[in-house]
Amino acid sequence: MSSGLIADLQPVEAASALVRKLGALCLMSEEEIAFMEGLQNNVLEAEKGQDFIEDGADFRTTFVVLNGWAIRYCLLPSGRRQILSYALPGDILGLHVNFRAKATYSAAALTRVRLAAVDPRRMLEISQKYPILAAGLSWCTAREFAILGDQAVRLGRLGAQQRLAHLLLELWHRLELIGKNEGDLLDMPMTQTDLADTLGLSLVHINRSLMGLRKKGLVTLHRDSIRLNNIDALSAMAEFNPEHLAEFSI
Amino acid sequence: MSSGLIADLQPVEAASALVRKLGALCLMSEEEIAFMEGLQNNVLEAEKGQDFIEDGADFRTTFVVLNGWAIRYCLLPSGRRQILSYALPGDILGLHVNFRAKATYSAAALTRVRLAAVDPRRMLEISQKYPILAAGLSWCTAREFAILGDQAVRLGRLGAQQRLAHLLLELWHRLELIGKNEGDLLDMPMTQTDLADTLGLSLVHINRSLMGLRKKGLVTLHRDSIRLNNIDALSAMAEFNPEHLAEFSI
DNA sequence: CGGCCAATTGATTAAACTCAATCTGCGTGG
DNA sequence: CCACGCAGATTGAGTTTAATCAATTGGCCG
Repeated sequence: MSSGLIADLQPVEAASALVRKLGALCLMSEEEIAFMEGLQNNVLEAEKGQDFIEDGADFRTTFVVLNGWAIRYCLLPSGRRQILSYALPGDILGLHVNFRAKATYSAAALTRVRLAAVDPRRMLEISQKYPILAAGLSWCTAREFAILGDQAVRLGRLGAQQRLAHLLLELWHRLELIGKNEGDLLDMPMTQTDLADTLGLSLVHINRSLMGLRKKGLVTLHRDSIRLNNIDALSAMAEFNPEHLAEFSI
Repeated sequence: MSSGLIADLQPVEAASALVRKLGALCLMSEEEIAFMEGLQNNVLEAEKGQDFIEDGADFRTTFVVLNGWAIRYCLLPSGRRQILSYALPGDILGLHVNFRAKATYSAAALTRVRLAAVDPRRMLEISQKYPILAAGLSWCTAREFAILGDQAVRLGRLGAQQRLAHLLLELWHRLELIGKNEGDLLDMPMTQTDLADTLGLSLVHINRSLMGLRKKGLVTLHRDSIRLNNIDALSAMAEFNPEHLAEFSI
């Protein structure tokens, strides 16, 4: 990934996940980096399980995930829940809240989460002052669409084991970009109930599908993580297309 | 919807669907309207069935649908197809193509379609020159996310008849905003195979689910259209939330 | 040591898929 | 004008996948 000489010389360990993510895409000036870091000064914390965006409620704040995981989800009148996507460090929730006064989804902390609350008008400011950053945010938007599109593909056209493998691969690739994987070991803060509500399956069936992947030797289950033993085989069986998350463009 | 006195006095029949859509959201100046109309001067036509965006291919053009319907879809290696969303007149495809050089989905004409091809740099120009329009486009983006989120809800957590009813209601509300419905009669240019690939079901099951809705008296089927006999009952049974497509904000 | 949340397992039911025909409306060529 | 062909819609029958109901187990924290 970031094996350019110059990149290796820069001290990046202090950068926020968002700046790291954008930095993987384009070369930012010191001023641009400083502006993006400055955006993330207003820090909130959400406890595990706590909602911080509510479907139908007024919604006039943009959030940047600093660390921890969150979920975007919808609750139906019947009580069923559909998780739409996972928000990982560096992800932005509510980048496009301007006119629409009401949220169209809820968001909750999956782990304890640190969030930066940003006035959406400052995001508009970016478009005017920092064209490179604006293009970077536009790329983030396109990527979110691709991720949600892949979620629809999983739900609509994959079998249970495929859905699981496909989701695991998506999360692995996304965490890889922000440097949060340890080799093929994937952090798994979500419960099997969460997986069921993500993949449109029942809890029981998720459990059996996980067992199926384990018995095939494709994954090894641990307490709060999962090892992807054969990423190529998993990608093939899940019909996973990593280009949708392409980490390099230009 | 648009029952303001001033709006009623304006001659809007010549406006493009995109301008009508944005006009339902915010009051645009003559200059802004002229700019948006000017954007759509480079017109292409796609025949029914013709692809005009291909997953994985270079993608550096933004398209505005002028009339007709298109689909966004993904093809899997197994040959299965998942339709992600329908693009109706006034919808924008590839608003966020800037950095990402490759498309993450394909798009095809569902009917004969007239498209405006726009240089994405002109979209960036909007952010700098026309803040109202920029906010309007941002709203379009948020709406696209809500539509795709609803698609995930359908696929993940609704039964077959619910999925159908939910999709019909979405399309009806979206067409209503651009003034393309005749009462409760909904245009239906897609085949049952298309519906199957949209809703993650088999062709046979789509047919039986449509029959089910018909037998309940909720819809009346015609050749190329469908009548929604009881929108309230349909909304209730499909757990449909029209607020996700909210036609008025501010 | 309980109590609780999450994971696991078994047994049965229900939803949706597949395979295989058949039917229908419509355009085309004879 | 009609037979033919084709795409799309419809129906039947049997199979598969996943849901539901119902316990049971395992770990962890107070």
